Amino acid sequence: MDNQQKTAYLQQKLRFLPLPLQQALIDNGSLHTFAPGTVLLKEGQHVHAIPLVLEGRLKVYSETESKRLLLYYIGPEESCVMSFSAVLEDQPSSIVAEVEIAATILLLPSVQLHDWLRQYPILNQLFFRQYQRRYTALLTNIEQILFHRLPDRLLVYLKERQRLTGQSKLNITHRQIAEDLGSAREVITRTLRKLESEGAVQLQEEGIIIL
Amino acid sequence: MDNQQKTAYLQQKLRFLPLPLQQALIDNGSLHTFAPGTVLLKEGQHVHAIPLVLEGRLKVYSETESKRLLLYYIGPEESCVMSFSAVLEDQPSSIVAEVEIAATILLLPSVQLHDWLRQYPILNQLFFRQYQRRYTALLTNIEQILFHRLPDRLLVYLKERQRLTGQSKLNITHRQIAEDLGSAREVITRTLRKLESEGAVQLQEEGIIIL
DNA sequence: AAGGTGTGGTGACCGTAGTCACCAGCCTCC
DNA sequence: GGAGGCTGGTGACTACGGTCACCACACCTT
Repeated sequence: MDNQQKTAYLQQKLRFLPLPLQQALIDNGSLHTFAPGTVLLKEGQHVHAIPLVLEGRLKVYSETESKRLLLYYIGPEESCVMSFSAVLEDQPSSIVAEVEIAATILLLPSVQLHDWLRQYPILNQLFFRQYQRRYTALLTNIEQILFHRLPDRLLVYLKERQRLTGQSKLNITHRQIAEDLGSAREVITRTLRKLESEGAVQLQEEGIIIL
Repeated sequence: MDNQQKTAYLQQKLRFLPLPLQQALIDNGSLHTFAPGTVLLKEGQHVHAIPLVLEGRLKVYSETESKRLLLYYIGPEESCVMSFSAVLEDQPSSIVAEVEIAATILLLPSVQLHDWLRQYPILNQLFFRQYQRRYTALLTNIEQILFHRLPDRLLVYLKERQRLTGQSKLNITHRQIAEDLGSAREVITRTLRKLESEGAVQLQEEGIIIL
C-alpha cells in the first residue's frame, strides 16, 4: 500500500471523526496489520502508543500464573483503554491483548495525545465512551463470575461468541472455551454435555448449536 | 451554614482546581451532607447529577438478589464514574453507592457538565483519572475473586480496611466482612480462625489485629 | 504401518466454600 | 428478670468444579 492508498484508506476508516482530527491522525499515526495470535500488550509492559482498531478483533485477558480470564473484546473503531491509561499515568498494565482476527491498527503516538485531547473535545468523548464500555464489561463479567455458576457463564459465553462470529454452528474447541472462562477442559466438556441433556445446546461434530 | 461560609468552605475544598472552574462549581453545584447508611445510587436508577465527594467515604457495591460484592471506595476529591457515565450515555447503573462515613458531597448538575468538560481540560483529566482508578480497582478485584482463595482475599480486605480506617485493631463484624466479600458469616468466622492458627492475624474481643 | 499430536469423553477423587442447625454470650428494652 | 436482638463459634452435610488418569478417535508425518 503506497502513501496515497494509505491516506485514502484511513480517510474512509476515520470518517466518524471530524476532518481536522482525521488529518492529524493520518499525519501522525502509523498503520500496522497483525496476524491472529500476536500479543500486542503484555503484562507489566509500558506503552508509548494508543492502538485504534480499524479492522479485525482483539481479545483482552487478565493473566496470572498460567490461568487466564477473558475480559472483553476490542473491535473496529474501538481502542484499548488500558494502554490509554498506561500512557496518561505511566502505569504498567496487568493484562494481555491478543489478536483474534487479523487486525489493522492505527498506532497513535502518546506524545501528541494530550494536545489532541485538548484540541478536539470529541476525542475526549470517544475515550470516555471506551472507558465506559470496558468498565461495564468488567462489571458484568465480575457479576457473572461471582453470582453465576459455570453452566450459566458458559451459555452467556457461547451466545456472545455466536453474536461476534455470526456462526450458527460455533466451531471452537473445548480447550479454548476453558481458557477463556478460566476453567478446565474436562469441566467444559462435562458442562456442555449437561447443557445438551437439558436441551440448551446441541453438540455436533461440526460445532455447537445454541437452542 | 450561610452562603458566605459555604463559599469559603468550597473554596478551601476545591483548591486543587483552577480558579474559574472552582467558581463555576461553587455557583452551580449544590452542597449536601449524608449520614452513614444512606444509599445514594440504586440499581437501575437514572442520575442527573455527578457527585463530587469532599469529605467522608462511600462504598460501592454490585448487588444481585441479596448477594453483594464490594467493588471499591470513593473518598475525598473523588467522584463516582458510574453516575458520570450514566449522565453521558444515559444508561441505568447496576451498582449501589452507600455512605460509609458521613459524607459531604457537591452535586454537579449534569446539564452543565458537557460545557465544563469542553472549557476546562483539567476536568477531563480528573474524570479520566477517576475512570482509570475504578477500572484498575475492578481489575484487581476480578483477579482476586478468580485466582485467589478466600483466606487470601480476606487478608487483602483486612489490610485495605486497616489502611482506610487507620485502626490497628479492626473493629468490624464478621457479617459485615462476609457481605463485602460476597461470602457467608460462618465462612468468615472459620477462615479468620484458620488465619489466626497460621499466625496471620490475632482475634481479640475488641477487634482484629493483622500480624 | 508406526508413531506423534490434537481433539473429545468419562470415571474417580477431593478441596473449597456455601448452607443448615444449633448453642452461647452479651446487649437493650419493656 | 425474661424476651428478643445482636454477636461469634462449631459440627455436619453438600455441591460445584478442579485435578488426575486414562481411553478413543481423527489426522498428520515419515
